[in-house]
Amino acid sequence: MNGAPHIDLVNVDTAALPAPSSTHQAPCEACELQTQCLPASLNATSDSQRQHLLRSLVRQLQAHPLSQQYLFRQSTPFNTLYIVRSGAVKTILLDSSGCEQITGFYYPGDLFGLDGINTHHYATTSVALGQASVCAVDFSRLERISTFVPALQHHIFRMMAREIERNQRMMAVLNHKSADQRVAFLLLRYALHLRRLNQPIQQFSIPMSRRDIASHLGLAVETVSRILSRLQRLALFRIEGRQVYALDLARLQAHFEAVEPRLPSPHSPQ
Amino acid sequence: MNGAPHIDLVNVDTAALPAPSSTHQAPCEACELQTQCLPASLNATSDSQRQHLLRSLVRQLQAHPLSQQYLFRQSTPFNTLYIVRSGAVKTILLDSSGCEQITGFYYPGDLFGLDGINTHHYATTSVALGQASVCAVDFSRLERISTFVPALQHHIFRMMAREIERNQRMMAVLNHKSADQRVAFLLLRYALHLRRLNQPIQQFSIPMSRRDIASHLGLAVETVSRILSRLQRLALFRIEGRQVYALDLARLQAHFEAVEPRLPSPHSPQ
DNA sequence: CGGGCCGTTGACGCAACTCAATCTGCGTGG
DNA sequence: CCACGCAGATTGAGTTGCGTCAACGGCCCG
Repeated sequence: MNGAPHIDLVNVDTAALPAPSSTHQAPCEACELQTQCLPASLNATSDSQRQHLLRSLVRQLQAHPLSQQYLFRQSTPFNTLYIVRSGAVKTILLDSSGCEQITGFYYPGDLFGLDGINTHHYATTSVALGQASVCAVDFSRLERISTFVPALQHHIFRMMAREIERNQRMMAVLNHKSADQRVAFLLLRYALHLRRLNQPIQQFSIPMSRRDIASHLGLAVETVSRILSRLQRLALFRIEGRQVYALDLARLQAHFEAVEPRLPSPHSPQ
Repeated sequence: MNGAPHIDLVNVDTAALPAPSSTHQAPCEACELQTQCLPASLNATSDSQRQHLLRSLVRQLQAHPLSQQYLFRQSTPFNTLYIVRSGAVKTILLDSSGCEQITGFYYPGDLFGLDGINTHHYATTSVALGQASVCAVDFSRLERISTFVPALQHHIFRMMAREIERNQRMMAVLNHKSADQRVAFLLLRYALHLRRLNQPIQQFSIPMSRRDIASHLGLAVETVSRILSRLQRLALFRIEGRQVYALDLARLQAHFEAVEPRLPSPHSPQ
């Protein structure tokens, strides 16, 4: 129970993906992944072959905004994986008593839909958060190709294991962290993801509503709102609606790890 | 958000594995899996080949009791997966602030260690709960073989997806269920697992301590204890230490879905 | 203008945590 | 043999974090 190096709950993915090379300019267009994630595994083959394989694998889709478009629905037949190109996507698990759990937010470069592989039916419903684009990967074709491209097969294994790790950490956060820390966690994850995409983190906007945050973190909407206000009061960032300014990564991280010594008084000292 | 059939949070695995055929007598010895799970994927090959492959893949291990033996430790190099043969195993995630989260209990037939695939280091520590035996599967060999046995590759994908589903459901339970329901959930899962192994569920003993249960469910030990007492008072089962008697599956399930109408009084009417 | 949905804030109550005491079984050593 | 310590489990009493309920403002859209 000791001796083992501890683990940073927030930084799940850093090691998992090739570092964003500076050659990728398009900030929001992190279709990088689609041109990095899978293809990186195809190094062995020739460039032309690789292009061909990619073409045969990947379709590009636009998920349109406001309409809150579904990419797939729980319990419908599974046959394709998705990679976020821009925007964000949430996946929702609806349980037998009717309440819904957001099992994950997926940002540019993230792969989702893996939960359908086991039963050949999606285990969740996925919905685009506002405007988003994804690319679709035909799974049976991917599976077939991966049998003769071991590096690709290995890559799929890794992506799946990454999802498992992510969920494990999430469980740890839900079980052992306070509401404050959970919110800090979510913001940190998003900010760090943006940074990995070489996007500005001094001013950005989060793609999900308070309700989404609440459902994902297992909190009440009001609690999320209160906490955002409080964290703002602590000057960890400024937030107006979904716009976030001047986020202090280091202090936010500290706040996530353990609530700070304690402030004189939460909100009364006037 | 609607229209999609809801999902039974408890019965994760039923569909995932071949039904326990009545030909498997050895109740506790569910090394069935090791002779079912992987091999089922090797149908295409001849029997002798299959035997050979299996031999080359699988080593059998005993994990001894009280000593609380570690099978692997977080952050140490990953190279083998494990399947529980008898007893039970827990996996623990230690986070940077030092608190530990039990990310899963694994029972006979279950595969664990998958979380190491991504980074090539185990993401968790695994510990045998009391006496247990497992078999070890060399992952790189498994990976190699699976490239020319597509059914095996597919099987691995499915096992990983199953783990993802399992964790998703766990998250849903942690987020949206009361302490009572969480405890009911854990008991249900275990009882149903036993039933799938054709083992008696009228009288059995759970392999984990109250502390373990608490850590896994995100509760305080005292809460777990109180709830077990309460559920017992509701006659959902009898429990003495780790021995469970006369468990009423149906009512427990009902209790998990939604707390019953409400009993006259929790514990006072003497 | 009215009725949504989203977000914020306050007042209040409860479920679950914390602290603490007790009881057990178990191993260890006098 | 009993005394002792220790870890697991149970139970009670007191505290609190967060959910619930309710009211309110901003915004969009019909």
